[in-house]
Amino acid sequence: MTTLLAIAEPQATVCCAPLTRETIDAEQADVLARKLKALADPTRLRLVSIVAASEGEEACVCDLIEPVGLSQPTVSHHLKILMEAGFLTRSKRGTWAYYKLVPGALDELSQLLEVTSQR
Amino acid sequence: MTTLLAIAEPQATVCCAPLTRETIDAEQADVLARKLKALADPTRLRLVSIVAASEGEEACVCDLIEPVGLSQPTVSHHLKILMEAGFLTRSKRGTWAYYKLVPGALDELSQLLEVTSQR
DNA sequence: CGACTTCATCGATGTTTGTCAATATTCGGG
DNA sequence: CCCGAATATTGACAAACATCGATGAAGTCG
Repeated sequence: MTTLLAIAEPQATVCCAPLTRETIDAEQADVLARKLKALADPTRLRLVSIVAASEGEEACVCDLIEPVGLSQPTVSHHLKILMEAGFLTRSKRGTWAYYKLVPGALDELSQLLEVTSQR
Repeated sequence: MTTLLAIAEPQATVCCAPLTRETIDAEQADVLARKLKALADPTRLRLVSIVAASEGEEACVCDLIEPVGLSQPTVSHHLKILMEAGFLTRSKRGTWAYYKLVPGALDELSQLLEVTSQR
């Protein structure tokens, strides 16, 4: 449950509209921003997209390097960021590292954006 | 209609899985990343949130400075970024500048994330 | 064991970004 | 017409970031 509560604080009469008070506080904004920032990169979006389109929503690093056209260290770096943000998980099988979509992670973020807008 | 088409390209046999081909191309990833990047900042999220919670989904700059606790130029800067990304519009009335939510802009982004995940 | 493969980490580098103070701009009122 | 108020723009600067080459770590196979 990630309810976005409205904070009621008695406030002085400012210039124009008596605005309905703030929706998300600084801490919630921080958490959301961190997740969004992890996705807000073309390369990482493509990585997520490729993984999502792979069978089992899973792919190994070797399959990801060539499509995005960047160096292997750079790809690993992006995958780590996506993992830390909770969008991917890693499982090592033999020499290969398989990255898998966390079920519902993207959808959860998607819903948060809706809620943020529709109150 | 922002359909995310699957690009079929004949490819050599790579190491592991015969992955279903790439979902979004570099250009689409760029566009999406630009929008996400505009939202991927705690201050900007709060600004959007406050505007969304205001009556008429509209607020003037003077109402936004104090809640986020940053300087006026910084707030204006963030608002400009949100405008250029298509999340807000600006209408000047007298000395005041009113920023208003673009209807459906957040929801559109929200849906894009869903589609990206669910194919 | 030793060579090879796959991936992660490290160090360096150029670019982008968030922030502010100072200044410019635009508008309303006396 | 000039002054003050509300915003936008500019310039500067430190922090964060994307990228790469080199190296390290872990596993495989001969």
